[in-house]
Amino acid sequence: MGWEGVRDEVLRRIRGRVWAPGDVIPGEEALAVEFGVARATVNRALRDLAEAGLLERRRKAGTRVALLPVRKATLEISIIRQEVEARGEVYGHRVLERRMEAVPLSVALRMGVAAGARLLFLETLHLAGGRPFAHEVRWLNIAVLPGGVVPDFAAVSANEWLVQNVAYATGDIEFSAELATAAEAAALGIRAGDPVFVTERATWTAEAPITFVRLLHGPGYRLRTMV
Amino acid sequence: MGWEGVRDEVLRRIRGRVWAPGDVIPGEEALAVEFGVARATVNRALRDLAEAGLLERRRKAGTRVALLPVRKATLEISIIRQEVEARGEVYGHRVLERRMEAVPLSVALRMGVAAGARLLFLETLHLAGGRPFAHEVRWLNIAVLPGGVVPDFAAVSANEWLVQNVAYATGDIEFSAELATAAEAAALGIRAGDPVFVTERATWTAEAPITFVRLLHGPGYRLRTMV
DNA sequence: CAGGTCCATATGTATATACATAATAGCGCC
DNA sequence: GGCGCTATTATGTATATACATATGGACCTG
Repeated sequence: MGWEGVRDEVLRRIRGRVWAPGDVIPGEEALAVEFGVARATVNRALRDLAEAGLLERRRKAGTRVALLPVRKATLEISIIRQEVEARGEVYGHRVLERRMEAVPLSVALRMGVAAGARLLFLETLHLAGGRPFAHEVRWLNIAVLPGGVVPDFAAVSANEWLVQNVAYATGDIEFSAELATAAEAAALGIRAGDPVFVTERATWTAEAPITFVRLLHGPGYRLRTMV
Repeated sequence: MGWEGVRDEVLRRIRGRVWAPGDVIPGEEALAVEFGVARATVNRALRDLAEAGLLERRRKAGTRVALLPVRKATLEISIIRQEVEARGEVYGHRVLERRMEAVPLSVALRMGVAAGARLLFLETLHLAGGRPFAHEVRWLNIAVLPGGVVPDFAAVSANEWLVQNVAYATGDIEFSAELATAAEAAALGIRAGDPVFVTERATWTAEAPITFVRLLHGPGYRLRTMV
């Protein structure tokens, strides 16, 4: 039995309530003897389950079955082109606006730049099969671009270009529901007042903010994942 | 240098473009020699980065820096009580409806039960500080409840009760934006036509469907995570 | 009894070694 | 050239061993 076998058996016992939530399960050494494997193998298996949130491990205290297992849903944040192509549609994008502009306060706070700082403002429409798929508004700190060159993002979307050219360290994402403004509705080909699924994302390198994006998906869009 | 040190150094080289996207990086053995650690330690570090999506590893082919690193955002799906209490507010909930009912077709398809199957229908309002926080509509397959006992969910929400009493194997989650219907708006204390953030979740044991939940959060709600 | 100290203990990490496995690159054959 | 087999090779896993580290609980002290 390999470490996956051990993991599956432990999982089976948790699911089968052989070890109920809150219970301390046998130590690694004991399980290693029982399963006839090395302790390192048991360790690998239990570590995996702990990362998944099903077990809680503490030195000396031992391993216990999580009382309230925190389900961890992993969203794969792919670039929009991949997302569109995964649906079997042809991707395209159009840059609607591209100019230097002072950031509004809300964005400045979110990015951690000085209020009124002048960043590159981009407004883009992502297309799937020629039809509007998502509306993007982005502020970009051109200081972090390698070589100081600012692409026009006509050929490759800012989204994809940044992923490939600027390695980032951290970021956060927020999802919310809003109503489309008239301008947004016009861009997306929907009606003003239709619900839009909003994704807001800010990213930083270790030293400086990179970009803040606000992405709007029209009615019918669903963000989906397995648990 | 421990495995975390190796991971950090490799990460530094990826971020610093010492190893650019697409590049094959040195093998484990070579890195082990360079860093003065055992191969197993390098393996642990690289495996960690591969799980994070920054490296792609294939036997024989070696390890390369991901061309399009798929950012994996991990959403922690906690029970609603925890979410409310994490905001420093007092949690409460009210069961609005509770009856056996034939599932609508959309739910039947989503859960994988026969169309028209009779399941327990629950409508619940989750409160934060006495104010509506989320509106929940749930269909529950009582056949999977241990002992065949059906709680009234007045003391403990179905959400929390199921987490603690029915271990599940798989599930999926979908997020979307919709407009509140008149009934939903009334329950949540918002206006009809306000945007609502919708979370739909279906869960299964290995053998049978457990539940399907549709959760509505009013304007202002944001689902947030770090990347 | 409150509080601090110390020890036993379970997990965490590191190591050398060995073998398993997948997949490529090259060889040989037709 | 094209096809299929094989040898090679990097990663994947397993093992015994050793030591590190956190920490719960016993014990001691005021």
